[in-house]
Amino acid sequence: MVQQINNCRICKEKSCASKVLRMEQLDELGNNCRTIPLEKGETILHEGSFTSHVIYLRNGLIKETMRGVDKKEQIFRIIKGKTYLGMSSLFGDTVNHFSYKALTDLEVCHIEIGTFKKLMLENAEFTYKIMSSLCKENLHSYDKLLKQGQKKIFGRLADALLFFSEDIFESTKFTLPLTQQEIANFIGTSRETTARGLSNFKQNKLITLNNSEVEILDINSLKQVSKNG
Amino acid sequence: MVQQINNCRICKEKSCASKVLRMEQLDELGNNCRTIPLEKGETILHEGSFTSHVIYLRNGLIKETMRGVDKKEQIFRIIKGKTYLGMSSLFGDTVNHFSYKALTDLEVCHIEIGTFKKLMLENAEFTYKIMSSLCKENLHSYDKLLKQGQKKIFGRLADALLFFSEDIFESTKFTLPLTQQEIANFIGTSRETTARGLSNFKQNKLITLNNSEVEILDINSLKQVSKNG
DNA sequence: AATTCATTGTGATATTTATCACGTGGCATT
DNA sequence: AATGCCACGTGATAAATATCACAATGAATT
Repeated sequence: MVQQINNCRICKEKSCASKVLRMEQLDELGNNCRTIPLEKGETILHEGSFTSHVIYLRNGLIKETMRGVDKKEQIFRIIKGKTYLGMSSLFGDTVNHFSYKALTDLEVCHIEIGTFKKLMLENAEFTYKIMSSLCKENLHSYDKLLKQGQKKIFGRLADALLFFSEDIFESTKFTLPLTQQEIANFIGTSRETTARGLSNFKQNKLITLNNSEVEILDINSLKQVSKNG
Repeated sequence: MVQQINNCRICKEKSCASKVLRMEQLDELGNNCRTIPLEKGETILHEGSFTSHVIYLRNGLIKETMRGVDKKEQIFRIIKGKTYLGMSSLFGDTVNHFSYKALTDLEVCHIEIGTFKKLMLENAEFTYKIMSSLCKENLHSYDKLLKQGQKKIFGRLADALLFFSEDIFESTKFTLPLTQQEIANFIGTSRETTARGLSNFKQNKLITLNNSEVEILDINSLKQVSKNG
């Protein structure tokens, strides 16, 4: 596992918040920050561990999970690059409420928490950006809670496909980053029901699916399913 | 609707965050803040309206709601006094994502948003407390999302009763602040199923229930239902 | 007290979704 | 090529929950 001291000034993958830092603040960040490459499948943080530093996902894809009843995995979010991980646990508690696992090879930065807090105290705009992203995360959870409670399964499955297409891959063609079991854990259903849903979409020509290669053929119908299904 | 200019220095119902404000900051807050008494049933904020000021619930009880599929009401939280309302919408978007309705007579303070932001810029500890409460709210949503997805209905109903008893009323005897329809909207089920659940708990001597007067008789069994049900 | 209207309780039935069971196919390892 | 291991597909069945229907009760208003 290679480590390197960062030059955050020239980083091409700055967070929305760190873009507002001044040069000397970026240097301070860089001096208290390590970039770590990880391979697909590795765990970044374990649910239940003490919070110790801020983790920034530079690039790649991560699943945010929690264990529920009978240790059953619940996937809350699929997170792409330029995102801080586990902020709610960090500022709202002393232990991590979630685990994070790499869905692709990726790089994370570990930032010393004292440094991070110092930057927050020094730079109100930075803090404001962080707060704003926390609030967006919060709105997203509420939105998901609403959907989970009121939509039927095929609607939630359609949502997941649209989410991958529009938010993650920005294309109508993509490779599913999750197994069907994981998709089930993401939308709150069983593997079998997920498989049936995908078969159904395939039969009705809403999508094509070979192995985990998806192409969305009829996005309007898929949105219709998301709405009414 | 009576309005009064506030003296926040002597306010007995300060938020956790405003407790760290200095005297002159409290005065500034008071000069840009109006306390408004509201009656049970009144709406404080409407989903979809533009965010305009910070709202602080001094005392009383509120339901936080959103309309979902077919305008069906989803109740996300029951909120008691000393809580800021709608912060996620305020800092994460430009419109309110939720409605807030008074479940009791209560008082709210409207705080001018510029003043609030100014205090955040001036006082890092204040900002930190606000952030921390946002993070706790966030963790709470995730927790609810997990429960909603993985627990069966009677378990969620037991959770709701325990929540009222432990978090809201701090007593094993209390008056339900919601109708059965609202409890259903809170735990994500139908009115009938809620009624059946309550009957079931009554029959099994976990609770007594007359009109909306509840007494929890067997809290351990209720927690058992919460866990396994 | 009579009236009205919202709320609650409960049986019967329908629908949705989970679970069980088992077969298939791809892919890595030997 | 044989082996084992996952992930996937799908039928049959069971379980959980929603929906429909209607009676009963309670609270508010006249």
